[in-house]
Amino acid sequence: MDLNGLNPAQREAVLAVDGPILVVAGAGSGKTRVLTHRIAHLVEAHDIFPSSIMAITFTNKAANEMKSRIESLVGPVTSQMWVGTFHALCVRILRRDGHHIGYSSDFVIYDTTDQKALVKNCFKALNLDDKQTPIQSFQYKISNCKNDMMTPEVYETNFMKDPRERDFIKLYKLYQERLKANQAMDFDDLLLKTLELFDRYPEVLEYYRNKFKYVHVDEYQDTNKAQYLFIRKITSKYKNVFVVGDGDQSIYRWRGADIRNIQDFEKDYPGATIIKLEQNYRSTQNILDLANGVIKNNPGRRDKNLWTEAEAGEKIRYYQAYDEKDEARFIIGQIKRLIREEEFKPSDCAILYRTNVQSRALEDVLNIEAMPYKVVGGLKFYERKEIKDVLAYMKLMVNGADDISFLRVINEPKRSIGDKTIEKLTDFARERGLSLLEASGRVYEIDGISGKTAAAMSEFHEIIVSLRAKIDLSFAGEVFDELIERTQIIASYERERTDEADGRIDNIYELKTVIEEFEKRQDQPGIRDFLAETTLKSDQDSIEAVEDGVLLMTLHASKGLEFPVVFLVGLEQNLFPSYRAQDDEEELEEERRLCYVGITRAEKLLYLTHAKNRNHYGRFEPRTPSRFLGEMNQLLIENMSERTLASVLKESKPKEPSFYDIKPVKKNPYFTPDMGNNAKPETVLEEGSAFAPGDKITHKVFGSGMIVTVDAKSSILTIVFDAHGIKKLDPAIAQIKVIR
DNA sequence: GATGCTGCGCAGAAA
DNA sequence: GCGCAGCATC
Repeated sequence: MDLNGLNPAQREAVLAVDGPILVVAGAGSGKTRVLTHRIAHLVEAHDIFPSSIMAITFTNKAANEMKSRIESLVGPVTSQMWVGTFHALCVRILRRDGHHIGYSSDFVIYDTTDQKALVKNCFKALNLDDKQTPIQSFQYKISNCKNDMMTPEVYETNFMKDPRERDFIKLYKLYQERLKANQAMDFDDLLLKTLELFDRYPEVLEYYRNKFKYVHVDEYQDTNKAQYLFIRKITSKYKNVFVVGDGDQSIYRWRGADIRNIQDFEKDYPGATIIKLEQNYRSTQNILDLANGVIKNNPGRRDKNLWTEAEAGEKIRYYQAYDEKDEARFIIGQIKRLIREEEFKPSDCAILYRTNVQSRALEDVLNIEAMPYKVVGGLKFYERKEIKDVLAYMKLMVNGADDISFLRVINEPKRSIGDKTIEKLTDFARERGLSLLEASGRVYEIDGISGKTAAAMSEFHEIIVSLRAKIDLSFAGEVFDELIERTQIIASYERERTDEADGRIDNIYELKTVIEEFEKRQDQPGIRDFLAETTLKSDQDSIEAVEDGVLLMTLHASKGLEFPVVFLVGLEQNLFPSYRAQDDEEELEEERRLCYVGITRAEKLLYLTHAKNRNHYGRFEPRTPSRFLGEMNQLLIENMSERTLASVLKESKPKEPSFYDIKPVKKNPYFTPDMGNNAKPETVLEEGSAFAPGDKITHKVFGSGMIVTVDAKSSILTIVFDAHGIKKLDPAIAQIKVIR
């Protein structure tokens, strides 16, 4: 294989074969190149079986790209490698071995909507008040728990003494029971159940850790505790684990990513080789200097400085807008100018924002100017109601135990089956331990359901059961046609005769095309694999490069991508950085990394904009410029608005946050993620430390409370005050007395 | 049981 | 300024 195209650091990484290896890969330093060449090198130079190679990514898009790049190096043997996302690889393992822990290979995956429906379902069953506790908060809490390996049992052991946690414990338990009963897993379960399988059936783990002699992980800084453990276990035999990542691009703390996984790699894998890739092949020096200047403000990071052989390039362009409309007009005006006067296409330009709502003003102007564009994310095809309905029908066909899908479609299209009927059906099913689908087949035994309603339900049952029998015998397209025909889904939309309904019909036909294409592409096509694939699709996966249009997306969605021209917009306090970072240093650091990610997406031109005023909840509010603008090297910046950044910043110096401004931290105070059985310690108490979690204390202003956590490094205390909620306080400053 | 209207709460990023 | 949930009405 030709290694001449690689720089020395890249070559070193490619040639390192055995043992744990961490490649610290700065933005644009060619990490995918290193990963693919390394894998090809294993096969070609070391005769490693392709089937003993695993490569894990975070998006399907990244996985597909990696697969095709490896394939161009080593050919069709690539198909024997396991290349995919954590979720997809876990599905593969669970389909094969999930039966050990009570899951049929036909289990379905619940997306966030299904998950919400199930949580709601459990709320009802437990008679919980959804006005007091929003359903969504429990949904998030379950996911957070799972990300940190906190099962209902572990959670209960830790928090059963706290009366405020009782409802949640009950709900979490029931939720887990029902998932199992429905033969369903949520996103997080895919990992947790795989780990449970490995724990309870060592022979299963033995099989996989023998099989995968070389394991690769992309974007290692984004791994959460469960993913970390998955990697540890599967590499525990050969310890040939090759991870690539960049702590400065860790932006998924909110979904459980733990930056310590990459920071502590050497500790976790003694004798690890560390290789740094610092040469950047993407951006101009000015762009890199700006990015380096911002990220330097984060303490405690691995030192790393991106450099390039490219020229300094254009200066960074700055514009202060009057409001979000003015901001949008400026941006689209610039794009038009770039297309007219320079050699750029609309698709060379990306507009990156912090929150999805910011796309609206931009879209308005893009529409007015008739500029083609594409919003990444937003309302996705698979989130549309009609698509979800059809998919729910298919899930139910595959897995009759799936009560959530049953409830979704039993009255869709309308069959005159309402709440009362559902209640009777549910009671009947529960008494006899049946699934709702099974119960619907015995509808004539149920008291109180008769006539038209009973007939409709019986027919529904018959449709599902007869289609299920055909799944393995017919082409998916045929089954699909029959499903549409017999359920009258399209027919009922046709009767509506509205543009909206016509759109839905088009979408359903589009779904049929997608299924047929899937069927052609697979060796052993199956509806259940199609369902898994669609559920696990990400926003990034849907980005198509074919169309020529301006791309609009959140900063999060932009990670891993690059564009000749980048507009980084809405650089305002409490928007970017988010208001949630106001009094939370760690959050702020994450926002700063996000800023770093945004800047380093740009190849040639970078624009920074913010508005003096912005509509928020329909109210016109004055805004102050982002502190990140203040952290940038002004010498790199060129002014395009009335006033220079320097003069704007001088005027709006952010005031020092006062001690009493500290807001309650939103996180669950009782939530100490390190209490899971396999966890690494997060808060190590120093010897003789005056404070420990659980201590009762008093504070001059906030009164009495209890210490929840003690940060090992900063010794900052998280305290729940009886009357003031949760605060983070530094005992070196605040006067805190322990009551013993 | 279906449909249409009102008002509340909201919008942080997602596989 | 919008979407969804809940309620009133047919």
